[in-house]
Amino acid sequence: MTRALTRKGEATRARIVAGAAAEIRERGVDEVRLEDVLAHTRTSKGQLFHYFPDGKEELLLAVAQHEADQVLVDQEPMLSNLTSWPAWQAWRDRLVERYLAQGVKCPLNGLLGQTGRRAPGAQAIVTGLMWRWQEKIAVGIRHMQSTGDIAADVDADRAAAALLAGIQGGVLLLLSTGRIDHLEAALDLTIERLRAGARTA
Amino acid sequence: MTRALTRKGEATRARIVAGAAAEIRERGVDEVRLEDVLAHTRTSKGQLFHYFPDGKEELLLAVAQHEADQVLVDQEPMLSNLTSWPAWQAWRDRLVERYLAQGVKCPLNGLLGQTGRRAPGAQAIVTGLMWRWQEKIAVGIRHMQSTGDIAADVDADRAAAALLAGIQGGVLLLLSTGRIDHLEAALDLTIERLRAGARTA
DNA sequence: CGGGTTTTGGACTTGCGGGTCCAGATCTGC
DNA sequence: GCAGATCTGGACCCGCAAGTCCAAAACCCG
Repeated sequence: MTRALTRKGEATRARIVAGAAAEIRERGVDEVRLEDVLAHTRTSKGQLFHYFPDGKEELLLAVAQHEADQVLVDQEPMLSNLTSWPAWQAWRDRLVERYLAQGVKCPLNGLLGQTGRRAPGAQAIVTGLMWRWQEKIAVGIRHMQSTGDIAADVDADRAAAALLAGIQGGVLLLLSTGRIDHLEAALDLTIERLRAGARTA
Repeated sequence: MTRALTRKGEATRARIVAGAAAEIRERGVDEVRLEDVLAHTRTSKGQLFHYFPDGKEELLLAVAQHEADQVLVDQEPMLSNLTSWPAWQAWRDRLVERYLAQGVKCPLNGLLGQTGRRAPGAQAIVTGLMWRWQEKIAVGIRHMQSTGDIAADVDADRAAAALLAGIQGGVLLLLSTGRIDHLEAALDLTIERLRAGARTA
C-alpha cells in the first residue's frame, strides 16, 4: 500500500512536502492555502490529494515530521559529539547562529500551536523530537562526567531537561521579542554552571 | 470616540472578552468560531461588531491583552516580593502549581503562534509581557544582591533573561510533552545556581 | 416624557478554500 | 507495444464562518 510510489511519484511527493514546509516557515501555518503550495511547487490539486488522501491534515503531519528531523540534523555533527568543552562551545555557537539566521521563521512554532492541537499525531512528533534532543544532550553530559569534566553527582537527565528548556524558551523569546539575548544567556549560564560544578566537586 | 460606552456597554464588552478568552483557552484559537463566543456569552453578532468594529482581529487583540495581564497577576504577590529565599521558593511553587493546573491550556500559546504572526499588535503585547516579567525577576535578583544573598558580580539582567527563558521553555515542553519536569528542572537548577553563587563569591 | 444615542437580535450576503471527480497523459513490466 | 497501473491537470462543488445591515428595544439626560 505504501509501496505504490514510482521514482517520479516519490520525487513529486517530496517536492510538495519541501515546498509546503518552506511556505509555512515563510508565512505561518494558518496563512498558507493549499493553492499557495500548489503554485509554488508547480503541482495540481489532483497530485496533492493523490499523495495525501487525507488532505491538508496529512500534509501538515508530513511537514511536521520533515521539519522535526531537520532540527536535529541542523545541529550535527556537533550535537552527537559533545565530548569536550570546545565541542560544547561549537554546538552552542551553531545553535545561536542557526536561530539568528532563521529569525522569526521557526518551523515548529506554528506546528506546535496549530497542528499540535488538532492533529493527535503532531503532538507525538514534537514530543519525540524533544525527547531525542534531550537524550542527545544527556549523553553529552554523561560523557563529560566520564572524563571528569563534569561532576559525577550532577543528574544528567535533569540538567539536560533544564538546558533544553532554556533553549526552547530562548527560541520562543527570539520569536516574540526578536532578540537573541535570552537564548545566549540560557545557553551560556547553564553550560557555565556545568563547568563550574566540576571544579567545586 | 473611545468614550461612548455606557456602563452596560462596558459590561457587555468585558463579558465578550472574558468569554472569548475562556473559549480560546479551552479549545484553541483556530477552533473558536465567533458564533461559539456569541453562544457562550449570550450575545449577538450585532453586539460583537458593535464593540469590535474590526471583527475577529480586534477581539483577538483584546483577548491577548487580557490574558497577558492575567499571566503576571497570577504570580502576585510572590513575583513582586522576591526578597528572601523562602519567597523565591513560594514564587517557584506558585508557577509550577499554576501551570500544572492549567495543563495544556496555555493562553499565550495560541496567541503567539496564531495571532502573533498576523496581527502586528499582538507581537507587541507578548513582547511587553516578557519584558515586564523579566524586569520583575531582575528586580528580585538585585534585591537579593543588596542583601548579600546573591553575589554582586552576577549580571542581574542576564540571569533574569536565562531564568525567563527556562520558564518559557519549561512551559512549552509542558504543552508538548505533558510533563512538568522541564519547568521544575529549569526553575530549580537556575535558582539553585543563584544561591550557590553567593557562597562561592 | 421625548428625542437622540447606544445597545441588541438575527436574517442575509459573500468569498474563501478544502475537497471531489474524472479524463487524459505517462510510466512500468513483460 | 500493450495492458494495467500511476500520475497529472484543472474544472467544479459546497459548507462554513466572517462580516453586513437594519429595525427594534433599552437607555440617558434635560
